Amino acid sequence: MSPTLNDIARATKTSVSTVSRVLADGPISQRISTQTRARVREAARQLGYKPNLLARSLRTRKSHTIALLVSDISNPFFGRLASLIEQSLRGHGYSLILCNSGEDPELEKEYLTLLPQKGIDGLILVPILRTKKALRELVPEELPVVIVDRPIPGIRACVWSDQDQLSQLVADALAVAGVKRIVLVCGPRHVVTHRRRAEYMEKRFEVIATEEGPAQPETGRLAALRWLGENPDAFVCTNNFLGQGVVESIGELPRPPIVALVDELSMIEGFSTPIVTAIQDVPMFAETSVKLLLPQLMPGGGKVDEAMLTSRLVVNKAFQNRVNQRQTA
Amino acid sequence: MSPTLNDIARATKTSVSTVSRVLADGPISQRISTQTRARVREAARQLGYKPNLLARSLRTRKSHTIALLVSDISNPFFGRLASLIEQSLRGHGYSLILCNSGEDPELEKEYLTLLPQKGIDGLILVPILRTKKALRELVPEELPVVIVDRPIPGIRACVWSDQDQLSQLVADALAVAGVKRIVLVCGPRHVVTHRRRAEYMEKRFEVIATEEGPAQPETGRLAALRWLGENPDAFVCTNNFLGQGVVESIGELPRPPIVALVDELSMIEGFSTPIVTAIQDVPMFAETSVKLLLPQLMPGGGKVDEAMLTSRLVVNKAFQNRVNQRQTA
DNA sequence: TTGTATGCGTTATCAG
DNA sequence: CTGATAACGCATACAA
Repeated sequence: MSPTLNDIARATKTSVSTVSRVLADGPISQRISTQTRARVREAARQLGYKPNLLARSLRTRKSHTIALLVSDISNPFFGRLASLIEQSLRGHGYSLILCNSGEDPELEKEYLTLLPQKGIDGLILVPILRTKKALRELVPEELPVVIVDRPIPGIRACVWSDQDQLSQLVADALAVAGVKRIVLVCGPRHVVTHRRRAEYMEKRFEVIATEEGPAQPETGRLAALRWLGENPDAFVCTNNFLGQGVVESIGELPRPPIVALVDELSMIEGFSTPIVTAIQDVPMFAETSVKLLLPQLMPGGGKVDEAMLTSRLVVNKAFQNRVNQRQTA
Repeated sequence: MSPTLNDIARATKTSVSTVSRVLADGPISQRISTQTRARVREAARQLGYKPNLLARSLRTRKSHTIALLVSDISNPFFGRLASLIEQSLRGHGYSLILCNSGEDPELEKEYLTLLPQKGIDGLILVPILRTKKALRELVPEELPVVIVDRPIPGIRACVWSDQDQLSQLVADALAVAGVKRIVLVCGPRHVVTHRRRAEYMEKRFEVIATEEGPAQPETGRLAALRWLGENPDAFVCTNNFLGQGVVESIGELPRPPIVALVDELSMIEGFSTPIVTAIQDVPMFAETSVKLLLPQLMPGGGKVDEAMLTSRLVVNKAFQNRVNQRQTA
């Protein structure tokens, strides 16, 4: 078994409190005689003492641990986000535990009740549930929470992208390319980001078909397979995975439709399929969510405010060519 | 504050022990009178009781929590792995906490000491360190551990891919395509997988240049930029991110070199660049690592054995064409 | 400067 | 069938 404060106390003929104070290493430890301090330190080193963080957290009601619950860790978007959030938190003395709801409401519910019981200090959440009430039923009122990517009405501590700005970026580019008739490839409508993006596109273009399903490549593949024959000007996808599926399924074609999507997709440059993407600012997502969380962890609590980020447009050469062709014609 | 056993005891005029027994919900709770059982249950529900898992773990020395420490969560390979491992563990009553060392030895060391202190029951590790000794210096001897992807001499509980089988798959395909002179794009050599793959390729082909760096797209981009002028027959990359970088950097070319890599890359089908990949069996990775961990969690401990998985080859149409051209010529 | 005693919320032992 | 009581490892108010 791992040695405890008691073991060290016995070994150095002192008491647990003395040992605790020494190892606390704060101003309190200064008030211990230099000699016993050295003795205790040495014994701790020798025995290979490691504090039991469970016990410490139980006592102090602080775990210095933040939970990040994402909706789909297999999506590189959230992988990058997680990686960056962890880095940032670590710089502030917190460690991160990362959980994955996999877009499953039941699993989310499970984690949302489990995590607070494990004594986390705060929660960063990419939610599936959609109301403050549903959230607060599972999570204690006093737990600091930051919502990411999918705003929930009534929760101020939230960081997300301006969905209209992002959609407009894409739609304008498509308009310039002469797009009129589109196939809409959409993630679950009950997710606000997918819904908002879809609604925007429906206002701007003639939607000749809609494919709605899990925000995974498979849904995109299906959509392309099913609707390619209708010769749409573009497939417009509400996230990266959907776009990936569409692109994969289209393959090589003499005059492929444009594929539009949101979030980063790797290697778009080498493609003969014209691609236009709205890139959300992942580093800013990470930085901002931490910035919204930290003040809430302080004793005073903290007034935090919603943050809305802007996205940028990235297109590949094939898309550029398509636009040029049209303008010379 | 969240209600405790004590609160329920007071509310129902019983004692903590009774309440604990009732809520344990095992055979022990059967031995409590039906009436008080009902009373206690009702009170618990009313008060919204949630057990304090810190306290429970402190007492029972069991957390029903497994830690997965991966080397780069931003790589979709590990994202998928994490997602699958979590699913599997959940089915066995364990929850997962996922951490990311980001290929940073210092950070790995930090987590390796931190996690056991948080009272995990087991650890699944994609290691950066390379010896059993280094690992056991940080992690208690008695903690069940499974190593994934990068074997460590002397640790039996390990699941990884047969690196020679995998490399041969790729090399044979390249040979058929007539590849002789290659540029080797390699992750850090101190990582066994990168090293093994690189060494294999060096035996089979004439390496006209080697680019070694972090296993990230950027390294691949650099390599392509720097060595494309040498007209190699192929760029051979030791993982997916490196391959992605190379492909991105090559872009569209009249007669591009072949790009070979390991692990899944999305959308290779639509590319004019010939691509050949060895796909590791991620679901089997996940399933096997859990299978190696679970017996170690049982009281008896468990004899577990190394598992070596086989990979499969996937090529895109551009590669197929290249091969066909050559055979008709 | 240091030691004693108490409690964090649970589970487990031991009486009754 | 149930209620005290101890213990898990640590931090801290209170004594000395």
